[in-house]
Amino acid sequence: MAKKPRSDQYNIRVVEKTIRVLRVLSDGRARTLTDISQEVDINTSTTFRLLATLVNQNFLEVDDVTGRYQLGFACLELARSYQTGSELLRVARPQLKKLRDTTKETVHLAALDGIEVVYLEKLEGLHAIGLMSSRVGRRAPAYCTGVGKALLSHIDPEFILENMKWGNLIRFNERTIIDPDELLEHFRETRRRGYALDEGEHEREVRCVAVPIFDQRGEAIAAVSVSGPKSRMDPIDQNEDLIQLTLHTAQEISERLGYRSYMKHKIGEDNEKNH
Amino acid sequence: MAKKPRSDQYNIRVVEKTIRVLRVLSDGRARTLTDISQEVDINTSTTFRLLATLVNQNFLEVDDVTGRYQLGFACLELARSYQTGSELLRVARPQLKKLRDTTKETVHLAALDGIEVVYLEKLEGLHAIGLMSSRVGRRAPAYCTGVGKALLSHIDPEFILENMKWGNLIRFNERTIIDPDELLEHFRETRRRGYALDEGEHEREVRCVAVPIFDQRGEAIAAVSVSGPKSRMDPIDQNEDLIQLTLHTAQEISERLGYRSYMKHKIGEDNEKNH
DNA sequence: GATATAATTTCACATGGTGAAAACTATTTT
DNA sequence: AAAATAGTTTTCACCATGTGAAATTATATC
Repeated sequence: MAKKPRSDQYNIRVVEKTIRVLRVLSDGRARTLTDISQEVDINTSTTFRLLATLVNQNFLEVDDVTGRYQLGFACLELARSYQTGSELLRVARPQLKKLRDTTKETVHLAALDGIEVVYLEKLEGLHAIGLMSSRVGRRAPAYCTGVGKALLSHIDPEFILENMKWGNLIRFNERTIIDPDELLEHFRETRRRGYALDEGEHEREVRCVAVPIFDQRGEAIAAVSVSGPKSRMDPIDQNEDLIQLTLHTAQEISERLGYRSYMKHKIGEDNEKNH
Repeated sequence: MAKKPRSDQYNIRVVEKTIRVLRVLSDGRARTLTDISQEVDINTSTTFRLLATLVNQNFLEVDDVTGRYQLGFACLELARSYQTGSELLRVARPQLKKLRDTTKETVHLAALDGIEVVYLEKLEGLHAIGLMSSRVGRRAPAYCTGVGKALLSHIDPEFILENMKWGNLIRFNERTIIDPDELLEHFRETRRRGYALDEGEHEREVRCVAVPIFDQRGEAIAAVSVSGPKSRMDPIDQNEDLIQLTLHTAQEISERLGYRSYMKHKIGEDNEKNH
């Protein structure tokens, strides 16, 4: 989301390495020094020092029995700060809650990172909770999720063509679109009508309406979605009430972020690391 | 929590600086390059490079209008990973839920960092929710909170004497203990009976029972607490049911972490950075 | 107890992080 | 509109400090 206008030329390598270490440990598995050192391809003694620093700062913990490293509670502190500081979240939260309470279905807020989405907020539906696999801070593919498609529809097709690993796209079921042309056409159509639909192409039983949110520069920085079981939501493409409610929520948030509807949307080529 | 057995001698300075930057931005306020550079006392151009790296890695975002920096969504991802990876959380969560559901009151899990506590988990009480100011990832003083006192009671008094900023302890109300001798005596008593009480010494209307959790080495690594309004919980020191339930929950968690009740508790001198 | 494996620590080298200052950009003042 | 001011980005030479090889110590395995 937002722009990453900066090239990598000024990046500090140790910091990149540090983050690589944190990312490796982000799968939740605790690891030994040697394992980590190999996985991130950094010399043991350097890795040792990186780990020592992170442990001292509580970003990592050492299991005192196994000697393995895992993430530490400083991660929680950062996340909380992000959640209270982010203007997007602050503005969006009350609107999302309204949307959840009127639809009674699960509501998501997500941002795009490259060709994946990251969930920024999730409000559980009021029927039976805990059914959906999404979680705040988790990633999901963008090409087959509502929020993902809503956001990709505002990304320069060139960027998508180049960066999507077309060979590796998973066909979750017969509705999943993995063909480049078909997908790009799908994005054009999505963009034209202003909302995206997920008709079960990721999780077969789930339906979802998603709408992008624009900031004051007219850039699609996030998307809202309402998801629920097909039993309650189908046929989703004719579920006008739901579509209107979602559209309205997204517009409300966009406007509170400074977006004006007379503005043209920008096509984002962001997420691009221009070396 | 856990131990920080390592000295600072191997720390990589750039990494420390990076974390300093993240910590400064943890108050939620967005800042300009110059502000940050001054606050962390690092040269502008180095700060610039640190920020650039963090932005490229999504740990920071730049507000495109004001140009100010704030935390980015990568923080969320780390936190989620911590929450799914941590053995303590994995083991504790179902027990905490049981405790919350039987008491119907707010349940916390917290760890000690120096002389502060960090909340690792919070389950809202079932009465009216959202009353307590605590939040996962937030810090609170240890000397006047249930979880804090439960944990400090297992820390070497020497360490407490040296590291508590005695002059600056806030007296939230007339029940708050800020006298060194009195506080240390209070910890001894707390340790003896195995649970801590908060009789309103932080938030006047709140009462709380807290019990430390021990890992397989016999070290107090966290604490559980049940908190609620005095109307429902007083007189807390005679609320045997509540005390027993909390004790039992903590024991259950400790045992699942490998602690055996015949083990002696360790006195932790951890949290000490031995230069 | 011997061997193997992994975690620390040392140390010399040169990478790459650093700050001063210049160039550039945006904003405010005159 | 020009000038001044404040803030950001880029350059560049220096040498602090991050780096990897290797030695040492600790831990695990047989």
